[in-house]
Amino acid sequence: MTDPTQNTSALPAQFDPAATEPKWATLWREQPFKADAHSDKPPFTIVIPPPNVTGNLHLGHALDNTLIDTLIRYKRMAGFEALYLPGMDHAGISTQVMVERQLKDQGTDRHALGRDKFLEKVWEWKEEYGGVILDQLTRLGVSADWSRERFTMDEGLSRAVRKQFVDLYHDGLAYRGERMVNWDPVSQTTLSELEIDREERQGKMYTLSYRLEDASERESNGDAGEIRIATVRPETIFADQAIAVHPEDARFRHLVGKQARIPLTERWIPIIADEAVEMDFGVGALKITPAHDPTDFEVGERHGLERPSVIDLTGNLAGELVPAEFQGLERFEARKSVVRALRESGDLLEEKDHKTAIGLSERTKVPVEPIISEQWFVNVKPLAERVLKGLDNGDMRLTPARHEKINRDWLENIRDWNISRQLWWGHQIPVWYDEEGNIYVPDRDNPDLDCDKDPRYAHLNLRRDPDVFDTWFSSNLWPFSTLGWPDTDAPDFRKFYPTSVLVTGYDILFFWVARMQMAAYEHTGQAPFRDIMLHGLYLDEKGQKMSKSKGNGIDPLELFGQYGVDACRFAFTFLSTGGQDIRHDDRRYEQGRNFANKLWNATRFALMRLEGVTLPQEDPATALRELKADGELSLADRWIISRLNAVSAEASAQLDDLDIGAAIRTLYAFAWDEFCDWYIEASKPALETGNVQTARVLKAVLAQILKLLHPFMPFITSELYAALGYEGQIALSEWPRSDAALHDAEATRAFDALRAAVNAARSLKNELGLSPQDRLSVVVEGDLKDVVHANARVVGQMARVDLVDTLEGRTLSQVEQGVTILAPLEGTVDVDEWLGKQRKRLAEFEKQIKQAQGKLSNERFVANAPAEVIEEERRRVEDFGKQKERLEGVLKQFE
RNA sequence: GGAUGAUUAGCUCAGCGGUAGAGCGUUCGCCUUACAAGCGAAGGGUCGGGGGUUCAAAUCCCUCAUCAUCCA
Repeated sequence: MTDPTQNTSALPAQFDPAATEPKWATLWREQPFKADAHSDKPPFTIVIPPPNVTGNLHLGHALDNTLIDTLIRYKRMAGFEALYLPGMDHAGISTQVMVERQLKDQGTDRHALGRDKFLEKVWEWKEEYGGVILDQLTRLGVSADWSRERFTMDEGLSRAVRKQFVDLYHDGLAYRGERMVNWDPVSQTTLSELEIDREERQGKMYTLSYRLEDASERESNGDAGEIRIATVRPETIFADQAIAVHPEDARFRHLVGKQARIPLTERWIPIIADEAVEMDFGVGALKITPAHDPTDFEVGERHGLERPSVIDLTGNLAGELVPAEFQGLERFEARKSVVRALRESGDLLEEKDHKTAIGLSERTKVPVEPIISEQWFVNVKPLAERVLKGLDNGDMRLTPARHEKINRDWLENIRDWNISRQLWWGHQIPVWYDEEGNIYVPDRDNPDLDCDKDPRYAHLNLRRDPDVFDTWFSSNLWPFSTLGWPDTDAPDFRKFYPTSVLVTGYDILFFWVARMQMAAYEHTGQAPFRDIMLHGLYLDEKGQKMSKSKGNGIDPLELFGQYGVDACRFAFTFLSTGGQDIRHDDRRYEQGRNFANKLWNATRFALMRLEGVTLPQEDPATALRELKADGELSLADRWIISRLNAVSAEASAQLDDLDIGAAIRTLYAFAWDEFCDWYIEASKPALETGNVQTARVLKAVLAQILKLLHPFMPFITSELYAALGYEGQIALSEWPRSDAALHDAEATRAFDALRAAVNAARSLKNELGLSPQDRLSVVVEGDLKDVVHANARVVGQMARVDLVDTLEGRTLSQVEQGVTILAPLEGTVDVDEWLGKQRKRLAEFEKQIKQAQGKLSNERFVANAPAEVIEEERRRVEDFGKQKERLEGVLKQFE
């Protein structure tokens, strides 16, 4: 491999990302940034939100990992032992579905293969196709520690999962029970919330009539002998166990305790009162079907109702309560049939359109069926409480802070977590059953010993639970299982845990972040991370979420190819502000590409001017200190050094605040507007005459700018740093720190005057219709006239003007703060138009003066406003006063 | 129904108590020997409506409207 740090050939006129990126990406993957668990530096740790092993890079990943890498690179340069830990999760259901599809193509299936053989196939699949995304992240230029890459099915992480379960079981927090779960009738497994897409669909709300036992009874405003109920699932009436009304609903209160008959059957059910009923939903009364609705299940629990089922695991109507004519019907067919029958029997009183949110299986796209099933659960309430206490204590800081409320709300209303999945790919549950159904779980202090190998149980015929854990039951351990837990003496765990920042999208605050929080407090006794930085979602150009079904996805790899990775990283960071959603906009990528090219050419310029100048091989920060201390520096040199100093302090503070967007904006503006447009231009005269001091400043400031930009745009900055002749990788160089000795307020004031003079002269030349290369003689007046004259060459070259002492005849003038430029009235100027503009300016000056004076004459302002604000207003009256006076003088000659 | 966010220049967005900003687009002028993916000049905004707090509000509070997202 060629060493990219040894690149000294001349640069072409345009930056070509394709010629630069691959060699650095390869270097960073093959010789990764290894974190040292034994170093003296303070740790800074970020674990990657593990992408699915089946996944491909999408813009959300690209954004997320860019933000992570920016923080990591910054902290590494700033002297931290920075660890960016990469890896993937095993994505139970989607991986299994993928391999099963492959088997189907080969004319077989997992049952034919058997469990062990099937798992072998999955591992083969993983080795062959899994982890494409990690190569894509390599292209993104992440500075991850690839020597620490982890996978949730690794041996160590699998032991962690097992330890977690065994502990929860012995603490009484993991239990087996009958609960309502989300069932996918096609893939035949339970699903977690995250595997379900919510979608609003047009459905119907049906009003049904249930006959009352006593024909003289009635609802307060209904017909005699009946109670009306509302439902969206009439096919489940056969499993009804009660009718529920709100306890305070006067329409029904007198009916509570009475019996009603389910239509199409001879079954009688009680009318009960429960606060969960919304009085204004439908007709106010609901049928309660505990086996087929989560809310009804809870109502049933409260009232001790039975929970017979009428829908089987394939989604068909079944069970002894189902009348023969409906037996075996598919659930949606069954709805039609039941509605038809109810219509015929006269029990269907009304049907109207109703929007319902339904859950679709993310993998199979079929509606999820809530069913009751025997599963393993975790009682997460006590775990959630510890997290809430941690939030109270300020253990974790959310950015943006508003998400803390959402975090809390979810933890406060949490339900027990179904952790078992009817899959083969995943961590098999370490539970054994004997022939009587008794449960055996490994001991707390020997969790790795299988019960069927345990001599104590040798006399029993134990059978292992075939199910596996939900993938979240392993990714919730990610911040510490990747660092060696349950071995709490592991060097990585000791050095790098708890982690520093978690960077992820706010959309998985519940699913993943909250689960990590709970697991961390439970198993490690502390918060898993100090900061939680939640960024927005990446939306398409119309502001819609990207999805496969909409087909509006944008492939980051195409963007990489089109604009270059640095340009994309620029766009990601530039667009990410305050956790706001990000709408795709090509123009931001163009801006990034143009900026990269600007940096390229600035360096190209520097290299051309540095050629033939002998400079000491020196560290840029040291060079600037020395130059400042004993150099004879030009005004521009002093100014840019002072500005660099201020900007590095500002950008560092913004990065420390996790305000990455603000940081890149600061640096972008500084590098382009101040360094390129002003400093380089102002330094050209000095560089042309071989001024060594200025050459040193140019090189050192440029190097510092490259360092400041390196976390955001690692490829081009690495390349240019090497091109400038610095040794070693910029990624391992020292972050520019602010240094009071470099501050120079006087230079800032003087250089601002210079800028005002150049601006004014350029503006006048435009007024006069002159082309840029035409020379123009101008007179400088004003308080800072001497500064401008002292830098006559700079002003002369930048604006292409000659400074003279006097001008004959009438003049056009441009009044700026501290400086007025006068130019001879000649050429094609439209005097009236110019006069119009000047009068407008005069009015503006007057307005500003009036405003400031108004404030100053307000007693309450003078009494209440801070001294510097008052001082500022006084200064404004004075400055604008002077400008106004001058402009009036200028205008006088045209009267 | 509850919660959150958004509403600022033609477009996409920063700014979030003390003189309204950026990129792109528009107009005018430039192949000025780093860069036309560039340089220079200019135009463009009663900061969604209404109330309030404050010496001072795009920025804080209330309210309405529109759009979006999440939860039930």
